[in-house]
Amino acid sequence: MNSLIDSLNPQQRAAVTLPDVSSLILAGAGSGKTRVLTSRIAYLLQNGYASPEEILAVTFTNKAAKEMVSRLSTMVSFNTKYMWIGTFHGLCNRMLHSHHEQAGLPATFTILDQSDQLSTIKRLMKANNVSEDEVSARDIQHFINQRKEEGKRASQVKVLGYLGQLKLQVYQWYEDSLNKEGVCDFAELLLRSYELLSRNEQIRHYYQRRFRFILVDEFQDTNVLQYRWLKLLSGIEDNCERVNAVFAVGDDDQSIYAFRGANVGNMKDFVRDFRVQNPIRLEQNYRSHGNILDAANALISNNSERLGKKLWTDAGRGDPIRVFGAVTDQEEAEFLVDSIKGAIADGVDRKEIAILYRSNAQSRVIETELTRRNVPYKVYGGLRFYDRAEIKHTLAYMRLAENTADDSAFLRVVNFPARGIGAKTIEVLMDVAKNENLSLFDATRLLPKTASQKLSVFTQIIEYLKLAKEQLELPDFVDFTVEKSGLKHFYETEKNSEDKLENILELKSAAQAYLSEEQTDSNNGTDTLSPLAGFLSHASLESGENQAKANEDAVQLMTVHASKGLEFNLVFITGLERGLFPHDSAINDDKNGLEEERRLMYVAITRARKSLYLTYAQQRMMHGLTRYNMRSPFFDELPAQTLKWLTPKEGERSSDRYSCGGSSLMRDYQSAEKSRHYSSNTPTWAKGIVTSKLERDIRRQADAGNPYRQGARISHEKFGPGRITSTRNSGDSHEMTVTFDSGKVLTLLTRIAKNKITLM
DNA sequence: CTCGGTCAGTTTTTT
DNA sequence: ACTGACCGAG
Repeated sequence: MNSLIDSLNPQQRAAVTLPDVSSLILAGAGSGKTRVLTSRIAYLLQNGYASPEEILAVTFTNKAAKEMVSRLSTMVSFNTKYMWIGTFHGLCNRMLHSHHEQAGLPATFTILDQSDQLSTIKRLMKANNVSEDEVSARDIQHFINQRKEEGKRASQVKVLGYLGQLKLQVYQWYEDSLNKEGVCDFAELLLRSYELLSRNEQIRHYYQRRFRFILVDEFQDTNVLQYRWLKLLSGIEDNCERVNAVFAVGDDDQSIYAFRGANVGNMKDFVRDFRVQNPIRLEQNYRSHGNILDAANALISNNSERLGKKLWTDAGRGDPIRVFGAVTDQEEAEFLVDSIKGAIADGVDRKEIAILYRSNAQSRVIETELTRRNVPYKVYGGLRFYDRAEIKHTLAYMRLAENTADDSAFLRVVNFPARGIGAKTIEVLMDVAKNENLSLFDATRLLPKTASQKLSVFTQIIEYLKLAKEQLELPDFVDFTVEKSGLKHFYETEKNSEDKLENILELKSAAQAYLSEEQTDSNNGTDTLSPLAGFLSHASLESGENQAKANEDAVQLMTVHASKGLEFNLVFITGLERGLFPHDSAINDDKNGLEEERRLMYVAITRARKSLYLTYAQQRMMHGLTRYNMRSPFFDELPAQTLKWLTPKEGERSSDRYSCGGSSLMRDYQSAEKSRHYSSNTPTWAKGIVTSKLERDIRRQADAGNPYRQGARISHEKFGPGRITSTRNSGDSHEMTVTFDSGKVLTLLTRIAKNKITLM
């Protein structure tokens, strides 16, 4: 049994064997965080300090929760089924189902995802004649979610000014609408669960007595409401004779979700509120080599407001961090693939190679190049299974079978597949529903005959589904829904819909998989839910497996955000340009924005075990125009001795690039040279620019005197005659796309091309 | 009512 | 470049 503890380092061991008090574990990147969390639970169980039902462990992602359960089941023989291990949302959902009556919800309440939430807001704005020109629905969605994350209902919100009033008014309508429909959005799950606990003493005391040990993963990502929820469960505010021990694990340096409400300040508040004596620091890194850690430490030290932590390793210096500055994004992609091919030839596993970027839009050039040169790859974070339109349609039918008052689901599919129910009919229906305070479904009966008849085709379907759900096993019910709704027929006859058809048929397997998973480990509290309700929750809360093919032998592409928690032998951080990483919005933002970008960079660097490459391009196509960027200011925050510039660092002579031998460095140099060959014009005049629509318009006007206009016939000394098919301005450069008579299409920089072309 | 074209907006993302 | 929203013609 002590093997559990013996293999830990002193700090890890101190954390795992802490007595029954609240504690903060500052767990640096790669310091064995998950191991400490699971070992702690195992320790409590094996020594009889806790029984399984006294354990509550909260994570942010389903993936992390699953990981914890599976690791735990290899460590202890206790049944994990009696512990509550899950995401904040999952656990709140579980709690609300158990006490739906006290929480003011119907037993059949359904969950709105973000897009459902947005369309509900849009619908309410339209119904109440609030124009999106005044405030966008997105702004209001943001406003509402922020207020909920502060724990505030519409009646508790104070606002200033006309726009504030307007947003608040929509919040109120929205709140009423959710209540009427019996649905919860994501933030609502938390807020309602919080209110349930705070208002109902009996329920609160029950959970307080039960969960003697509360463990929180990624504590730096908690928002204000989540922290208050934890406080309620701990009993710290109830003057209980004994406060439950909260074991909070987090890393303030890896807080990268402030933009969605995460509050790093919770860590300091936690130390104060729970009177944490000595936070434990896990600073020994078991992942990366010295150069990588030095770079990470140096970078992050530029942030103020840190709790302070310095990673160290005994793994040795390792390779230097290699830097490649490309002229174009295309050249950057070519360099990546050159290097990757070399690494693979040296025996590196493809799945041990990661290409990271700041925003998804950057993946395309890289993907194209990987495809062109036959390197298998996998992109993370694309459209998830349950997010696909056809799946959401099918689920909407199922949601209606469960809860006919779910107006979002109703509107999604009332006329899909098309059954002649248009905007006019819906408008009338919504009016009636509003006046009579009925759900859209119930209001269909009250419409004039013709409209009512059209709608009854739809409501009949739902009535059938309601009967069927009682009589069929879940997978068969899915089949029935797909058939009865007309979706199957629709996708069968619609051309180019083979994939969609396959997906909706796949939903049956998803239901089957869900059921069998439930039988083996019922950890999501689905014991209190019907299979259908459980499956619908599952579909809303676990947006679908992106991980399914994680072990495939392919190069891994993902955003830096998506890479958190992962590690690879070879990592490329790409697009390191001012404006991109750090991103424009953060630069223009206050200091906090830049600090979050820096933490993001810190996360990116610490993903690498053995080798790290940093790349950037001076020139990049984005949103249809070419941008010219300076390299990222982060380069200047990394210690020079950890870096190896494969291309000359501007403003400095790079003579050392020939000096250091080694086969792998030579190859870097060769591929750097090779990639460089593709393009030779370095636009030194280019400056980082910000393009807004207004600026674009102004430039377009200023451009009126330019002879190289769209439609003009020109002749190029090399490519012959052609016509300008489009022109673009970006910054102080002007470019044109020319379709030559030969069929060749080229985009030329006017500044350079004008010496080579003549107007015809 | 439906389809097909035009036009604005575009960080990151989990639940 | 790509997507979702909107508008006018059939």
